Amino acid sequence: MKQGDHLFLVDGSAYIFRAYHALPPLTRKSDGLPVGAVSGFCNMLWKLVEESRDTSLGAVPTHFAVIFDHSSTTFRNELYDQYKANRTAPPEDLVPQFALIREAVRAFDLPCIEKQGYEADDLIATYTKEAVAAGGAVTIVSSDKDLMQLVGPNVILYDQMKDKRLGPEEVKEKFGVYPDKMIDLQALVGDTSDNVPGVPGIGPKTAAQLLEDYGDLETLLERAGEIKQAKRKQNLIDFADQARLSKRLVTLDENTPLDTPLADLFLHEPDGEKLIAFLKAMEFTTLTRRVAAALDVSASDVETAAIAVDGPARGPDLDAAEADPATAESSGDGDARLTLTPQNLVDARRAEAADAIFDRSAYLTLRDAADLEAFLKEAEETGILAFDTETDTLSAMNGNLVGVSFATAPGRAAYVPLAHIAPSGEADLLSEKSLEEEIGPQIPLEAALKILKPVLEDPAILKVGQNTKYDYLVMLRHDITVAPFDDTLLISYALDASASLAGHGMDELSERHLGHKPISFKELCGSGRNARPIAACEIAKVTEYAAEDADVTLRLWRVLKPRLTAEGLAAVYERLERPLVPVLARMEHHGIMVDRQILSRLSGRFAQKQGAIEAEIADLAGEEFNPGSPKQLGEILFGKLGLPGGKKTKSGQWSTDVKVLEELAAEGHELPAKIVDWRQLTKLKGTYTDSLPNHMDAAGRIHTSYSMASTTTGRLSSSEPNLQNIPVRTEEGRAIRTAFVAPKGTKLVSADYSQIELRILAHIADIAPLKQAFQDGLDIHAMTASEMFGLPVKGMDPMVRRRAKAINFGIIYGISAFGLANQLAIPREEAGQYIKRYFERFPGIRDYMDATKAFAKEHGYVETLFGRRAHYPDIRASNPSLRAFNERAAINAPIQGTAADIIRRAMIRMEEALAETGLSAKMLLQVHDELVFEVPDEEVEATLPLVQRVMSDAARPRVILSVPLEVEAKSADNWEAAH
DNA sequence: CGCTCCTAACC
DNA sequence: AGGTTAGGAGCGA
Repeated sequence: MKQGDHLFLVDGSAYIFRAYHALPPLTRKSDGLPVGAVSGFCNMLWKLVEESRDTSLGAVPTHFAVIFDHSSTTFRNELYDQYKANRTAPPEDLVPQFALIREAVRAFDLPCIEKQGYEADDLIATYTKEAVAAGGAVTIVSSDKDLMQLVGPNVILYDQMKDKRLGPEEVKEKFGVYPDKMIDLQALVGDTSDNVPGVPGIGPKTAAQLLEDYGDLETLLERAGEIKQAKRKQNLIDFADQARLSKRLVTLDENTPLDTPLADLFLHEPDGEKLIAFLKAMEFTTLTRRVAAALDVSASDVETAAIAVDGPARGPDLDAAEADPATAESSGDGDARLTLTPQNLVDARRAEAADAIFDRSAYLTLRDAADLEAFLKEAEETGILAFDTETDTLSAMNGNLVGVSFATAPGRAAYVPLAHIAPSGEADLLSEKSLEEEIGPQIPLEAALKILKPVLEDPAILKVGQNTKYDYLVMLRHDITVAPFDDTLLISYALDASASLAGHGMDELSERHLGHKPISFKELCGSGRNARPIAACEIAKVTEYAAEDADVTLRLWRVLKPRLTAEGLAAVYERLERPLVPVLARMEHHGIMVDRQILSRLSGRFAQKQGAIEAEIADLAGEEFNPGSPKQLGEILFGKLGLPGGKKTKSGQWSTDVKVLEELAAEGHELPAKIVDWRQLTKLKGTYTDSLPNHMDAAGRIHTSYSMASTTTGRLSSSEPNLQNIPVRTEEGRAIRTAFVAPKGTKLVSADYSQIELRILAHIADIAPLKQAFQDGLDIHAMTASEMFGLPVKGMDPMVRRRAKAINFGIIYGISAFGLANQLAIPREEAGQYIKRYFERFPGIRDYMDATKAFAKEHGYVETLFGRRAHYPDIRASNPSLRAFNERAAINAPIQGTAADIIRRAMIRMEEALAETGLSAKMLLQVHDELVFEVPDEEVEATLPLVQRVMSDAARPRVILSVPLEVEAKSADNWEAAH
């Protein structure tokens, strides 16, 4: 080894586990031998060898070795008998693969290094030290943080799967310290997976900070007495020896005796025939082909190698007992024999669902046009087609169609693969032809869409989906408008929206109504690091998963749909839920334009201010700490500085929310005031100015996703990103809204209901003075104050008005003295007095509240003016605080929910009203009581009054409110100015 | 990596 | 005090 040489060290043991977990568990050779990990390992190793052969990458190895752990006990166990004591035995089907993997390394003609009593990491450390001493460079192929201590000017860590290279700067960025401090950091933090104890209460952030302040572990432990936070100080004193022990455990041994000298790791060309012989024996057809091509060896000329390892370890018998055919026969249609009342139908369908049998092996995979057409013909006869789209990401706006599944009757379901790729995920490496050889034929996407379009748009075929907005949007992007349709998610939501019942996702609904647990997406594609795109999953597996989803959807529809009529909720579903789907899909599709420059300027400005405040904070605190850690902040404020007014949160920590901080600030403490400012800036920067650009598409637009079934009350919610919580309260926050813009030649129009919930309360509770005030267009909060305190509205003290306003909101939220006191920062007794006075002045409110509670207790739900139900089963709970919470929510729901229903009606009508008037405004956003449109300049004038009218009249004719609904609408170049 | 806790943005 | 979603810290597997 000499200057300019480059040593590659592969952490083989870590590789094995990554390969094992990254691959589907049941990959077996034809004789039953489990080889999933071997396959993954070989693929990774080959990729590495191939990359190394590519001189354009710069880091061409001259030396190469794969290093393994040899045994479980090492010198560390003598230091600490608990070291790695919580490690469980490797999975049963992995054990026989260890020997095969070592065999694989030899087949690659690479040195395979291991040593009794030492971990792979120690060998890596030793080789690294020697190579660097000889003037060479080292690339350690691993992502294990235990190896970070080895990183240096000539040593990098290479995480192959994430394609990340870590040098000293990257280590510093990741852990907050340079590699030379990694050992100290690990000694403080510990490691649960290796059972290295560390010091309790110290995580990576705190450890990095401490090392920054005190230099190194020993100094820190010696000077622990100077630490300000009482608990941390005590832990560092009490656990000093434990930290020292931890340090010895995590320090790698650079002086491992080496059986294979560094010079012997010299890399030479792999022996193609030897490697191919091994790969053929393993039955890795794709990799064999790939390696043969790269090394220019004809695979068919090579004899399969004889692999000598322990006999195949067969898993449990995979053939489960088959379903009893007699039971399957009995699932005929029971409906016809009954007198068809709505309830009879519900009962019959429920019985049918209870008997449901799912046979995944009966699902079809449709791989050519004729099969697809034949299957869809069945839908023409039944008039019903459940369908589900599979896409490569979970967002309907970005995901590409990978396949579609259909069901025409319970148990009769099929999957249509459209854009699957090879399981290795490397689509481009294979020609179209070899892809087909590997995964079988697929109907070309365009041809399939041509067949699907007339069916999905056929007015005589009802399409049934679960969360149809998703599929509707995916199809909309392919110029298909799905109609007519039903949505099991929305049917379930109309029937069972509930505060305590879980959600309306398909897996939950299936378990709840069909007693069947479908294959989960995670089971199919894995999660986290092991996640694979659905397009790269085995088509047979995807067929089981996707066809089952269509099958489940169809069966859910059969159970749930009849309930709508039987329970009187058909109007809610048909008027407030289903018609909103296309409207929201188009809004999401359109998106809103955002000015990237404005956001980036704001980010810069916020960063600068943030930095300045951080310095002041450190100064005031007398030490560096992470102001973003409520834990650390609490210890500084109430521990170190001993400030008064400390409250504890549920889990016993110091509470440091704005309220607490502002009280302290009001007493003249500077630090809490700075924290409040810092938090605001951090929030605005982190949640908005920094992250919104990540959601922009190439055209500069952001497409949120609305959920129609996430709330109990009927409100929508918005996510990825949430555009319903863009700042508006503070000046700095509002600046963010200026980044939401209208393209040239258009304006943004914002229209919002004024005081809609209070108006609805006045109507529902029938409060004459409130109604009168709204009819007269008075200042409602001032009027409330005037009624309560007998003061004239003219010249009213703003403080008094503010209190009345808080009470008005409190009423909507199902007021409690505790809550009001909290809001106004007044004693609970005083708040109670206010409430009492309010009820005396407006007795109708108390009557309404009592009546609502009584109704909810009797029925278990409450209703909006439009018949939407929100269930609160826990209103009957014996736990008083749980019950009270549900009472308040039940009081709020009809008010919030009615407002939600009204704006839904406005949205559903809006597009047609605009079209009728010849206007081309596009609805972009909904923020609970506000709609935002994009309008051509010349149409603004005509659009404003139309939008106002549609919104104001939205309750009619179903509900005639006794108060007017006022709508304020404005236009401007950006959202801030239009709002 | 995934979960809980805490905090904060909106109506 | 009613209804939400998002991000960071810390912990445990």
